[in-house]
Amino acid sequence: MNYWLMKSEPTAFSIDDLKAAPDRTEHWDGVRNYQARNMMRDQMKVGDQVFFYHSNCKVPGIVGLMEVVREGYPDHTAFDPKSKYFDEKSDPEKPRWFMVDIRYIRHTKRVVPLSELKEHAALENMPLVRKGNRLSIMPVSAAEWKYILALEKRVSSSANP
DNA sequence: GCCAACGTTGGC
DNA sequence: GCCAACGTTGGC
Repeated sequence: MNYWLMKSEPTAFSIDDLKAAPDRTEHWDGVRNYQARNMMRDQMKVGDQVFFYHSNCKVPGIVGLMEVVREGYPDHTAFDPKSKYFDEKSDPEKPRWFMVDIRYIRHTKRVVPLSELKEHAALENMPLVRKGNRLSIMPVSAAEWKYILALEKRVSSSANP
């Protein structure tokens, strides 16, 4: 099983939106980045565990856990001229963009902020904490996954470094 | 709102 | 194939 982290701006799509969706499941559409596309198309498997990350908001950080319930398939929003994710270069016969389906598991016990993740040497290789990183989907190692799940249980890592 | 960092585009 | 210009991401 593999682990991942997926970013979303909560004003566009939040973990509460995912929880409220039918069957707590939603397709992760709108990704228009080739690296992220390749991961969804080729690598993410049913059962893989995923951190939900809120970006571009007051406290950016990890807010929940979810799992892959459907593997990569064409992102139909690219075919819809009315969608803001429309891409005229994506042809249904030869789709350019892909998505996966994701199901809500739970919120983390607290938001684990980016500022805190940056304080831990064990996480320093995560693309997330590297300056200027813009990947919206990234792999998480098993060690990083475990580490963050332990962090989540702490009241505050700066009080208990 | 600012701006650094990055990815994409397109002229050559 | 290079690279400048441009648009976007996303933390702060």
